[in-house]
Amino acid sequence: MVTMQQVADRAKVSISTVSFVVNDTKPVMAETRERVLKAIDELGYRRNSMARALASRKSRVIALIYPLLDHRHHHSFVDAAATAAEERGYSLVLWPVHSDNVSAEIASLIQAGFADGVLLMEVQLEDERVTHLQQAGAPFALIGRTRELHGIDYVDIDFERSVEQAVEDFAALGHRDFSLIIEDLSDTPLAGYSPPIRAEQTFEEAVRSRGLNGTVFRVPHERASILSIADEIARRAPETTAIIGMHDDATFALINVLRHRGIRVPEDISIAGIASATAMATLTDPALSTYDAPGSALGRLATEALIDRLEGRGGPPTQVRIACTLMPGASMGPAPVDRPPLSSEAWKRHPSTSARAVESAALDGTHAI
Amino acid sequence: MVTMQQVADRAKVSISTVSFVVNDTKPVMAETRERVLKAIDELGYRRNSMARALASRKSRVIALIYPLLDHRHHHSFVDAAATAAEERGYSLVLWPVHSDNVSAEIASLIQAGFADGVLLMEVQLEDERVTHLQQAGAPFALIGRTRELHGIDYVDIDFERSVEQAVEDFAALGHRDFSLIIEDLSDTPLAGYSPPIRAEQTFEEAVRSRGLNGTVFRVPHERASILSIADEIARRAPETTAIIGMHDDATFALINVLRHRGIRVPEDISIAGIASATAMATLTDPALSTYDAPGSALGRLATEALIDRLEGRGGPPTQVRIACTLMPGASMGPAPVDRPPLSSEAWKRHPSTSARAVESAALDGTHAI
DNA sequence: TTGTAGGCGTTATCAG
DNA sequence: CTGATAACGCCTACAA
Repeated sequence: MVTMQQVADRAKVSISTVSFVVNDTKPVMAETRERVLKAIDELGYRRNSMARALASRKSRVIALIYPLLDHRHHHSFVDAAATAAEERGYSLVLWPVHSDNVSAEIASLIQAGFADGVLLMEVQLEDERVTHLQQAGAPFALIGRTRELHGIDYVDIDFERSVEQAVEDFAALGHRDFSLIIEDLSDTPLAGYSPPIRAEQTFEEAVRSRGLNGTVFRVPHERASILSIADEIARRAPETTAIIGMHDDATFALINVLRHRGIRVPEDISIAGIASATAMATLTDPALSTYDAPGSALGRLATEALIDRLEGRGGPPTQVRIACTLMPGASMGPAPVDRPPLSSEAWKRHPSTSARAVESAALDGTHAI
Repeated sequence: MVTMQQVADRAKVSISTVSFVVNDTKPVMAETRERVLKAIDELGYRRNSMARALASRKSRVIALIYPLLDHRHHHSFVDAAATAAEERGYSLVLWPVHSDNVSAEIASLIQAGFADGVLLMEVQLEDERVTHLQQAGAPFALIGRTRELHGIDYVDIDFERSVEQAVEDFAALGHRDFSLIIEDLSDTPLAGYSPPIRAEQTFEEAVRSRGLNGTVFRVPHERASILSIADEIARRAPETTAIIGMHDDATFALINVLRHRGIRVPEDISIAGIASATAMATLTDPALSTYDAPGSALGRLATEALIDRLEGRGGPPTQVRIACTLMPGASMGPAPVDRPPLSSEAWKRHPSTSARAVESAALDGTHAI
């Protein structure tokens, strides 16, 4: 390994001078700098990050508390965060959380000098990790938000504005009967995860203030219940003509299931995904209209806010909320006129293929894998 | 920040003794150890990772060259790798790659002492990154494989066995006309990414050796073409009764599109996903049968192989291939008898809703978003 | 079993 | 502008 001293020797300068040119921390005569640069190049010198970290008391590492949920837009968060960090000379470390003593562990990451700051995802409204981080004086930024936000750097999806917008857009198309699909995270470690909660509140307020009807469906986290959501809607909100799905998988499944039953999208019912990952849209037929989550923008913003803070750029905290943007597909249409309720026998004329499959399998003894 | 020296003072021992108990590197009398532990506890001491790294010349950091593709099973790789690393006292750093000078950058990660080893994903058959890593003498492990594997630690999906198995399973159900769907990565930086290549070769060999018919479909990476894959199959392989989809999104879209056309799954045609992410299966109706990628097993194995190597546990390289495991759904059935070709007019009796939607929109002036 | 002391490669403070 | 030199906090022979 080539050290600064070796570079210094070869360039016939002192080790400090090498440091000055490498870090651009003090003015150095053009000619001297050239000599140093040349030596660096010839020797293939790279400054040792650990020595640097030790001497400067800065590891230039950011720890990302790793997300539990396998949401597709999390991928873009992480991706953007890693890239933004790298651009500013930092590294992003993935920190898997263990449900117990999370907070203590996070704080000790900093105390051990391993990371300079922490990025937190999947923030809950009351999040003890945030409290601990504050007490420990550890720099951090949130992707998401807590209830109390005073002085906290955070970036978040503006669910309120997004849901409001979706309701508005549907209302403009003449819809009056709405359903909202969210994830049911109660009984999971993420029970206090705010997006579904905030979406639900906003939704109810949005429909109420417009004199519309709205029903909320909470889909349990296990996959099995995803497909039955159509039945659920037919049962509890048969008049629904507009569905807002904040659960990509369920929305995705739903658009197909409806169609298999002969319920046309968007003629009989309209659907839009909200806080969706972009990639989902083109996989359905008709193409799903989505209000896309600004994943990579948020990942980048959060990282930069944190680094700014780490580097002492003071000032007021970064507090940004970005609404989802509508990516038009073909699943939102004008409200149907006099459509029979979803519970009606009228829809039964198109039995689902899978029902037939089960039937025939039972009859002739063959079975599908 | 509490230092070892402070702990030593309080415990009335020397700094080295503290080091010995902290790292369990030399025997220490039970009583002394207790004193030290007590002092550590009282002071809230945490050993400084940077100082440790510098002195021991080991950063205990593993760099993961960050994947480009947004495959859902990559999430489980990364997740498992981070967890496995953490369990052994290492940290996983995400290293975003820039298409240019990748190799040089990777090697310098190591030279700068930032990472002890590298984990490479999305390995290409001829991968210059691997060559550079070898030349630089940098420890690494692959998730995936190159053509030349001598002395290399790697773990990979056994695509050969998986595809073979899928063909075998379908053949046992009486199928004779196969289609394989893979991603077309040519014209992308991942042109030499081996999974599609190997799957294609194995597939062709597998059908040929059994005297079956097989057609390969390469779906371009942009989303737009995903939906048209059904037409493509009808045109180029109208007799197909068994589809193996190594492209979750396309497979997913396909099962729905087929159904919308009145082509029943699995009565008229069978479909299975291969190297899929588990989550996909239950989102379709009928449930997609998948050969699941062993994502987390591979992430963990690769990480452990690398750490073993870093810690000098010599011996032969870890070279593991794990086949995908069949997760039965309801999309694979017995081959149909005398089914009309997919190109036949017979299927036209169920026009797709979206075709109608476009029509009616054009007629009455309304339009779907 | 415990202590002493010399690095590890940089940064940073102070002189010159 | 450039050069000494003392940290930075820990590891590890080597001694005792």
